[in-house]
Amino acid sequence: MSTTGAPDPSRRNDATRRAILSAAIDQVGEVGYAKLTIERIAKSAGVGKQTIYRWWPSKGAVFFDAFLDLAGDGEAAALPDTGDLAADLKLVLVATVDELNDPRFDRAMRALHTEIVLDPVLAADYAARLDNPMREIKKARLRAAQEVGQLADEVDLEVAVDLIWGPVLNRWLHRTAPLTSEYAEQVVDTALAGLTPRKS
Amino acid sequence: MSTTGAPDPSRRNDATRRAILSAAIDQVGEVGYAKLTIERIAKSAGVGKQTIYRWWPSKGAVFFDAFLDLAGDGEAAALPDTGDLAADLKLVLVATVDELNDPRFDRAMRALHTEIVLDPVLAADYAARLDNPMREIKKARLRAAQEVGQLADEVDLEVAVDLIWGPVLNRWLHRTAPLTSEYAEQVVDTALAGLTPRKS
Amino acid sequence: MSTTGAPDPSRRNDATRRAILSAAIDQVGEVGYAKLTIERIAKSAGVGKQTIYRWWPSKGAVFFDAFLDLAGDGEAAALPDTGDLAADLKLVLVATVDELNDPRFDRAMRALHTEIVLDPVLAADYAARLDNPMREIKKARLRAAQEVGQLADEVDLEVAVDLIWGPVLNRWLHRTAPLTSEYAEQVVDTALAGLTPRKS
Amino acid sequence: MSTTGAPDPSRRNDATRRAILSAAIDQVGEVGYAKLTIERIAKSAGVGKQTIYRWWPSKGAVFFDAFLDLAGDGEAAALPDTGDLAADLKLVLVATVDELNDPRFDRAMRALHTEIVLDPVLAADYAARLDNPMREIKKARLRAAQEVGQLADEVDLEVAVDLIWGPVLNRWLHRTAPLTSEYAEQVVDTALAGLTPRKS
DNA sequence: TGGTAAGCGAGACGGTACGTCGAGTCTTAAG
DNA sequence: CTTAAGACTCGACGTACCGTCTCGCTTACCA
Repeated sequence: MSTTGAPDPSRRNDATRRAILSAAIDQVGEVGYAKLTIERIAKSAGVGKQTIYRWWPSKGAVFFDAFLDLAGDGEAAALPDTGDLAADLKLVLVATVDELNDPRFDRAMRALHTEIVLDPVLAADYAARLDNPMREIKKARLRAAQEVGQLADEVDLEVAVDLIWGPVLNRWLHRTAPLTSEYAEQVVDTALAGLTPRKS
Repeated sequence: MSTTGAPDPSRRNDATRRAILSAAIDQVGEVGYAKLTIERIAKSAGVGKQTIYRWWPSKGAVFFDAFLDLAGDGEAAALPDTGDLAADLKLVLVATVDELNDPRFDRAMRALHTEIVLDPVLAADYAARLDNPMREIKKARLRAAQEVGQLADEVDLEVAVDLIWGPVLNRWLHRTAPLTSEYAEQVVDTALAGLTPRKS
Repeated sequence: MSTTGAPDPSRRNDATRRAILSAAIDQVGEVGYAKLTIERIAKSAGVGKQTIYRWWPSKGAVFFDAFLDLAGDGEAAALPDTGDLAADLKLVLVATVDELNDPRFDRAMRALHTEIVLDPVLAADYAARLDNPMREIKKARLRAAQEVGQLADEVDLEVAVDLIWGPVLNRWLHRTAPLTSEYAEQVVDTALAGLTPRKS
Repeated sequence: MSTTGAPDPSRRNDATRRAILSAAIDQVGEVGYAKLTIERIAKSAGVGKQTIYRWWPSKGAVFFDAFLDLAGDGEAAALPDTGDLAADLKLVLVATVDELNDPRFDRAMRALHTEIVLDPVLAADYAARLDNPMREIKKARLRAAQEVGQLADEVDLEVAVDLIWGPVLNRWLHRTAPLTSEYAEQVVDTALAGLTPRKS
């Protein structure tokens, strides 16, 4: 018989769990991630602090779960494939730009990145649960392009993904300049064509 | 004549200022940014808390100044130009990779990004004082390449910079995969050549 | 039903409460009332500051409670009555003098007076809980004397008490001159006999 | 040549000194003694903090001087002597009661007592500069009474003064009960007649 | 079907850091 | 050389949250 105090997940009250996660998202929207506290989440969820500490180790973990819960729904299983690679990529990238420009999403997403940048454990978790699946979907589309000769055979798909999505993510994160659809399309065109001149 | 109560910089003790900034850097190295506190900086610098609050509004601002002070020194004025664009870019990017892989620099740099991602004011300051000057240097090298026909005329230099440096920065930030020299070189090659096949 | 945020006394930890009160008394004895701080009491009691602020509004209030707790125990129920009023009063007053000359008690008592002199609320509380009960005891002894003809019928007992105890308290408070047993006895004799000459 | 830093009083600017003292009195009236600070006095007097510290060791000392400056003026040189001791004493004591009941004077006087009760040095200074001179005046009147047979020869004048003025001061300090003229007169009568019955 | 061992809301507790105020010392510039 | 001004170190203020710890209470499971 163990007395480790590890809680029994089977007895967990799911309504409470959801109340906590959605309170976390709400409060980030209201006061920002820096002023998000466990006590605030608890009060806003109508929950005792201990209930949060029983199931999560830190505010970062709570928010992280909350974010994944939110983002996990309605994920596309595949990128569009109309046969026109450039058009398909632009479509997806412009949608991403719109999402990042939505203030509510912007705040939550920046909060997430803050945690991920500093905490390798969360970063790994994030990679496993959200980023890698998305990468696979992206790579699948690129692989399909490769098979029909729209993408050079020698291109490493990891690098290709980074080349296309990296610049957009970066400009958003660092606010180097306004993040527009035009920029997204320019990135796609430039990445596909390359920087060096093509003969005629 | 203003009555804002803003302190008079001319009376500022510069030795104290430097002690604070270097204490901030030291302490981030020792305990990490999350555990960095104003009190810790003050104690480590042998300084009253009030002296910090008199000149900076937050720990983020202190650390930010400290970082800029550090990074501002010994900045290269120009990228190497041997005539071989690919080689020059690889050289620079590999150096960047090495820097980012240095644990001391890694910690400070991540801390900086955390602040910048959440605070647009700091982001603008960072852009003005460090990022933009660096971008100009990068663009100068690319423009030179354009003039000798090593870079396509229609390429937007902003996009080109993002395409080359963005992926490296991203992989470092998100720890998508280990950040290696090989990756840096692969990024340069791929960005220059483009993703679509070139005829023979 | 109130929402004042006032804490619920039933949940109060009594061991903690006692630790705070006795730490307050200890520390006044060690460093004096002027250097008594909430932080010092908290540290000496092994208690968080917030726990003190939760239950008391100021250091004065803490100390006041501590003093009453101390003084409230072991109070005599009545003054001695041997039939000789002068002797009885001298006995009591000399005991008071000794008490006031005890450095530990002196410090605490002066601290108490400091608070009482400036704060009418504390003064009222002090009167209700300590001073008035003591006055009643004193008046009871004087009333008994009146009944056996040792005290003039027309004497107001309030004034009588003030006349006997007032001078001693005053000399102690203001350090007009050293507070001795002889003085106490002289006060009793003079108050009983009056200042004007008696015939024969 | 000495470098003890002891300031030379002869170079003292008297206008500055007066500005400080009257600022101290003003500010006690405005915010009370507890919230009186050196900085507040300095600002209100248009004076640097150092100027105050150069001449006084503490806020208590400043206020004390300020008070003495105020009270020192217009002191009576002698108590009235109409030949009727009781009447003369009542007149003086009733005047004292009125003074103590004046709110402005009450505040300053309580502040003064707070300092005196805790600080023996100030107490001695107060005794030397205000209390003793007043006692001598009181004793002079009583001595005169003794010489005309209105006061018993064996009465110690120190005790007599304490017996008459002590009760009034005490009731004021501790707010035992409202301080009225009637009380003052009752004290005089009782002290003169004594507590024990007089034959016939 | 009643006992008992969770989970839970609530919130007191020992702590750490916050950002502010004032103490008392020291430096600078003006007169 | 004194002064007004104010930066400096230091320490306490009173507050906000941290993460841990009871408290009763509801709510399953199991005997």
